[in-house]
Amino acid sequence: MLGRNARLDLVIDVKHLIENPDLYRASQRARDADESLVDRIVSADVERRASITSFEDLRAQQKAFGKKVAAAQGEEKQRLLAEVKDLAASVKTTEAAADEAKQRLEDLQRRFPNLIEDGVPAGGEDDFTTVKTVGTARDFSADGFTPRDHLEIGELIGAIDMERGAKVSGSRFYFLKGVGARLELAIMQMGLDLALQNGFTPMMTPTLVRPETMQGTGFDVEHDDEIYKLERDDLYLVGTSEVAIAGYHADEILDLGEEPIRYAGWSTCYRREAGSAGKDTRGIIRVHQFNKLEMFVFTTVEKAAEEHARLLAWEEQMLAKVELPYRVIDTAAGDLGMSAARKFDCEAWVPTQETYRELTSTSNCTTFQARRLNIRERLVGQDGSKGGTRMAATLNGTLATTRWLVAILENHQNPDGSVTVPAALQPYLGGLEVLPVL
RNA sequence: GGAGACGUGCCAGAGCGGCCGAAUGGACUUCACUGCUAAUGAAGGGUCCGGUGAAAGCUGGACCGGGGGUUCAAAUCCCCCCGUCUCCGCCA
Repeated sequence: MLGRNARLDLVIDVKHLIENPDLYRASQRARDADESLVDRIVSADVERRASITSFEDLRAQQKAFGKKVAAAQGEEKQRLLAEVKDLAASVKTTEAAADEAKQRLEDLQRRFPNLIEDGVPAGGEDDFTTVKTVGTARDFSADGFTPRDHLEIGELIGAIDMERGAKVSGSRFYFLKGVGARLELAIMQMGLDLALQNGFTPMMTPTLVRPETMQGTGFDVEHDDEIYKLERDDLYLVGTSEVAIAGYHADEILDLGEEPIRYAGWSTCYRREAGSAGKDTRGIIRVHQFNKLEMFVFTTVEKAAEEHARLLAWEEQMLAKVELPYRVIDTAAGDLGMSAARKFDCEAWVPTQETYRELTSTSNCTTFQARRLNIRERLVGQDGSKGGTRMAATLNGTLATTRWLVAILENHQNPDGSVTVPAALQPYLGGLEVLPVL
């Protein structure tokens, strides 16, 4: 049986598993995961502890012996040396066993998805709940014309060039040109200003990262077909600056007592879109390369849920600024992926598709990423004394992406193909009120 | 890309294969002294994982960039990797 302190200080996964195995099983069931994993993790941890104990005992003996050897001389020394050899051998084998046990536990834990937050709807991709719907879809028949899709508009106003994108780089690549390039920068800049007002530190991040960084953030570099890999250099192109920022504080102990640490990462993002052949092939809805402004927060487990609400609120503020009708959905458990405990998406109405499309996404990853990246918080007792460390929590949320162009162009289009610029965005376009047809 | 130097605690900086978790400064904490500050003197400290205790504490193990190896024994010797710096080359 484990000692009292051992139980309290177990790695958070295992600790939770031991205390709440049913909770974990329920979470796993929601994701159709392997239920026996819970029991295997618990027993792997017991094994690990036993093997570490026997290694440490032997090692202590060896050390004591070493002191005698160092002090002894001549024949006495030779005799002791012969005696300690066996001990050294068993130290080696028990150490190897302990390392193996640690590795086994780690591998099992790595396969374990994050615990789902209370209230997350059950089910799969189609089982999300709509938290709210804001604004109403524009009635183009009342305006007396049939809406053009974003690519048609983009070509009319000289904003998007898919054809040459394909010529230069292949399908799903594009050029943003003229007002298109300006609009992209305007949206990003507006998002950055909002982030600054709310205490975020802007970051321009590396877009190539090491495998450990990719893994730590929760992406599987071996099996994830979405990730571009540079074989020669063993580097990976990020699909979001979340990866770089999560890795930024890897192996660090943070002071999270007062305010969360908030970063706004601005980077180009790369996705292979391997599994989506034939899907969203027109225009810039689904492309290999785009820009994203991403909020990323390090905080405590207790504050994570309220920070999640804040991230969502900031995303909604951004959507309000660009005057788009949207809905907020609470993603169902089975559609959450490994790392998120809960995820809210804001989806904007896309007129020509007559449906809502994801524009932002915010996830509460609780301690999932922090565990893999070894990001802890410094605990301080009420009297100010040191209190050890504990896993931190991480969250992320999109503030703007290239995809926003789609919704803005389509929703604010005029009969002649020009586009009215939302008032909040105009200052970022040098006062431009309309993106005119060329 | 070529050549070389280096990576030790909060920082600077020693370190002979065993008495090194690590000298010495500085910073820091506590105490003393001073009307306050400064200065001075004394004492104390690292991180992580365990055991035991109500707690203070006592106690075992790991950690000298990371990973392997040699050895009874590694901060110290060997190999690989990562990183930093200097010079040359190339380059926005």
